Amino acid sequence: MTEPRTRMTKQRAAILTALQEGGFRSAQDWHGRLRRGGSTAGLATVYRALQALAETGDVDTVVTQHGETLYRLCEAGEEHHHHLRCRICGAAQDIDMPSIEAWASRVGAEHGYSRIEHIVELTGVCADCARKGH
Amino acid sequence: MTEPRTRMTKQRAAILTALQEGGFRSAQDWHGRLRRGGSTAGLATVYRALQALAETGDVDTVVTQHGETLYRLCEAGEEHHHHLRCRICGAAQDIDMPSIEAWASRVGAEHGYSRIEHIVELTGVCADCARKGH
DNA sequence: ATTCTTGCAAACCCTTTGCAAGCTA
DNA sequence: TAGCTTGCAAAGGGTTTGCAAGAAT
Repeated sequence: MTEPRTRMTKQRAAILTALQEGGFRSAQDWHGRLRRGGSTAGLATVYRALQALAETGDVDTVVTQHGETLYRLCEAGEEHHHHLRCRICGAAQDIDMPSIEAWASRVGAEHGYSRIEHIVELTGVCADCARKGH
Repeated sequence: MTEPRTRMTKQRAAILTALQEGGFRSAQDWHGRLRRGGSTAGLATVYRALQALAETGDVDTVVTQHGETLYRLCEAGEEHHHHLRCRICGAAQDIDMPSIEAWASRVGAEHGYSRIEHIVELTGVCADCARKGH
């Protein structure tokens, strides 16, 4: 009854392998690497695979300022997270925000809203830039 | 010598006025409001204006999870609040977030960042729109 | 009069989808 | 075999750009 509903194909295997390389990359970027690596996987297939992986939480995603989505294999089953970015040098780092997701849907629900999505952005001046007098 | 190089046109004035309404909205959203409000400004013009304003720092921008860019007039340091907005009808309401401000600066400090700023926006589908089947 | 700005439509870019052929289980 | 998957190409959705007509200075 509880049969798996995803079949392991050459393409998916190749994508999973490529992802191990780590790092946030766009679907087109991953696709390019696959092709260069000999895989014949099509772009649509890569998009579909990354999408599926994102839905199951196996890959993390972020959206660039150009609207491009970047994917990265999710280490240690962590979820969607946010960034703290330096307004001077642009350096960014991941930050923990375990409760935001829950908070967001709770606040939404309290107001009768469903399908809540959130945007959380933290910026500041990093230690280095502050030291340099900014 | 240092003549300004932007001319104040009806369209730009209308856009600036609309922006005063506050809140993060997409270019298409702002454009829709302008049109409904009687302005004849074209979509491209709205995009160009928002882009210019973002470059001069007069408007803030964030990118949604769908890759849509949202723009908001940059109010000079007044006590800001957060929004919960319906993605269907645009209805929006302010929400309370007593702990976020503190959380933001604490997280920033933990990473050695100073002058922390944050943007938190929530979107969802309001009860009315959900009822209408969206 | 000059030069910037507008509006429209076409172009772009990333992403998604329809569909027939190919594979996995 | 049954039905998920694939690849291609076309369609989508947001944003940008070329260009001639229209304003602002």
